[in-house]
Amino acid sequence: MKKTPTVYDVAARAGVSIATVSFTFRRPERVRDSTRESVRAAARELGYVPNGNARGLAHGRTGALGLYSFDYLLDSPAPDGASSGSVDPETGAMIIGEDSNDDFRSFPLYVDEVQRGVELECWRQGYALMVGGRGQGGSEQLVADIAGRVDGLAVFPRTVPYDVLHHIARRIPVVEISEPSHDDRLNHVTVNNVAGMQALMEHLITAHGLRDLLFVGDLETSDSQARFDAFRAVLRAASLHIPRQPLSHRAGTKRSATAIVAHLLTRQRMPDGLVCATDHEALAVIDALREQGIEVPSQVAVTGFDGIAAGRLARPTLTTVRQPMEQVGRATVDILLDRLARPDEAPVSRELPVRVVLRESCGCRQG
Amino acid sequence: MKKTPTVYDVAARAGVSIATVSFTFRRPERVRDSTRESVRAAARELGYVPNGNARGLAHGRTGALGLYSFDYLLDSPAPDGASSGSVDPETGAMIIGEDSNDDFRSFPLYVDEVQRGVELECWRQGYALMVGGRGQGGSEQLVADIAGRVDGLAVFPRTVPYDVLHHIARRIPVVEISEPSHDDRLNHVTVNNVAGMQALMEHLITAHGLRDLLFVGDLETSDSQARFDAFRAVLRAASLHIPRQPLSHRAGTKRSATAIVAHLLTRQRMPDGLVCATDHEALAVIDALREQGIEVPSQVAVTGFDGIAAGRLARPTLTTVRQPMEQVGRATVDILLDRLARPDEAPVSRELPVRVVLRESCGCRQG
DNA sequence: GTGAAAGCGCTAACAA
DNA sequence: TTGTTAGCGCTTTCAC
Repeated sequence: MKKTPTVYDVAARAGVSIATVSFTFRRPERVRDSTRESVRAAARELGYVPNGNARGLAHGRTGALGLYSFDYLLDSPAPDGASSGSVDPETGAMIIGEDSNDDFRSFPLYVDEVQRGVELECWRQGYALMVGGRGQGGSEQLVADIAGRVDGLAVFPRTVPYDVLHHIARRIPVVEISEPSHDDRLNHVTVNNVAGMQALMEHLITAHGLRDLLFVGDLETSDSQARFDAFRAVLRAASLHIPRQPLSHRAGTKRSATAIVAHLLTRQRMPDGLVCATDHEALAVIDALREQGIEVPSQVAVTGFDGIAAGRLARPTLTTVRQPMEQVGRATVDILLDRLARPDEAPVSRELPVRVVLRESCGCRQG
Repeated sequence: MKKTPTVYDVAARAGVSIATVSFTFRRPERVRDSTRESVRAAARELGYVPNGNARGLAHGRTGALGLYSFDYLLDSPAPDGASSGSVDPETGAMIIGEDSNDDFRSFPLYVDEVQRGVELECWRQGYALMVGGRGQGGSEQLVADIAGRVDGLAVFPRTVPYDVLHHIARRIPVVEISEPSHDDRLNHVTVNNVAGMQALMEHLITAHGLRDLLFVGDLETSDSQARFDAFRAVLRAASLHIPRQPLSHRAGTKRSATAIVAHLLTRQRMPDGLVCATDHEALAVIDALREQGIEVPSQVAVTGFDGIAAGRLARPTLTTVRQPMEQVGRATVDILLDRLARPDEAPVSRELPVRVVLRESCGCRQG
């Protein structure tokens, strides 16, 4: 590859000025047919592709939004190929008799579905999306990199330090997903955790008659915190016993789920139900319970929150509160574009509704 | 938002030159401690975020790769919220007794899982990823836009016209995913369709004794074509009847699946098995069969190809050939970065292995 | 260790 | 309709 052709090259070749070349691409109708054709021909022959950086620089806008994400994988399963199976000697294709659902535990997760919504809405609006994330050891540098090349930025909670975020927010609109407003310069999109938890709890208490309920989850995110608060509020209203602390479930790892179950076994009796802060945690708990021979839901009910795909595949299927993840993503883009259209408006917060999805793990029959 | 601060502002505020500001960010070690601090302070106070476009322009590289995708949704289900369910009057949360697996039919699909691989590998390597795609009516313009702002581009097959692709390939390395090399200037990542189909067919013929096999699928992609060719080759080798044409299944839509089943009903008897070009098509066919009261696999076996998530959720679970989608994505990035490292090397093609996944729809017991 | 200055490739007035 | 001419904000020699 030799030096990439520029407007100058095209202009020279077509025998026009660079402005005409630029016009030919941006405002074709304002150029005479003949010149337009010769410019296009020159561009074609030269293999000219307008440099987006230069355009963005000159024009002031990039036509792209940014999303900073996070690789939430924790106890992630081995990737393709590491699993067992016999290799067909003839073809080299692997034949396996069964496969686990493990991959589903890691994809798609909450972030993936939200991201999908962001993408779809970006494309619909003619924007490109620049996504970045912390890989293993990935530099935090990347956020700033992205922030510098987009018109607006969305971030998942706890992926970027607040000082950095506020810094960026002075330059472009920023939406913090799934984190309520804390009186800052950021925009927010959240879901109604309280209503979801209330409805779920009401179902557990009313329909299944559960009384001794425990909450499982770390309280590291405000979603989890909000859910725990709502959990306690419902118990209080129902005059039931209110656990002071959640059973801490560090990031939904297998190890911590095992510890929780071990702890439960020290109690007089199993609780009636375990209300988990997230599906991810719920699934890990169910696994750990099964390992101890405790059956869900007959011996103890378990519920999740979020509505990730894995919950539908699990056995028993997981009762949960589903967030409208795609809509969360779309709303995020909406807000960003809106802020872009009229800057120096105050930041906004949008809250989306959730819905309870009853499946097997709460004691309902078929999911 | 007032004018965004630039190097000049920071330089002025810190009482240094712009070169020093730049150095402070790129080569902190080459700047005296005191100046470094004052520059950083100025940057902080001003809310300075380096403009990525300007950087890319001056520096020549963007540190981002591009992925052009496609919204493959066809008979897509209504998005969240349109489904039935009763609203809890108290909380506004929806309570529903059951939920379908429809969402899974549209996400994650093949492209989504490959994209995930691309993302993960990009991040691991410290690159950002710019994704674009044709939304409904989305401009094809977007490809060029993206191509102009990244160091390398990956595209899914049939998303971008070849003249455009070759044009772009003169400027930056391009990987065409899932399309074998056709003697062009593009790089390619494919999977071993032939071996996969052979192994699958051998299973159907040997283990289940199926003889009268039909192929379902349009032949619009080279993946499908390769699978059909391999399908025929196996039948030939086994001296079985070879259908000349596939049962054309336009893009796996419900309508065309229905038409296929209607066609099958005109035959003397059901075939033993339907080998489908993709999972997506297989699932639609199974649905259509069920609607006519034909049971899979007892009355007719059905197999897919790809290994998308929905195949595991379907009833019966879908026997298929799984592509290592994440690996396809990672390999794509690998190639791109490699081409970047040494340009003017010849384009490469990489083929990845597949594996057969036996589940219920072929007649095997538990999936 | 720091500054001056020349671009990087394109857009958008403003002229012609 | 087309050309001239400033920048857009940053990187990077090359002097000092």
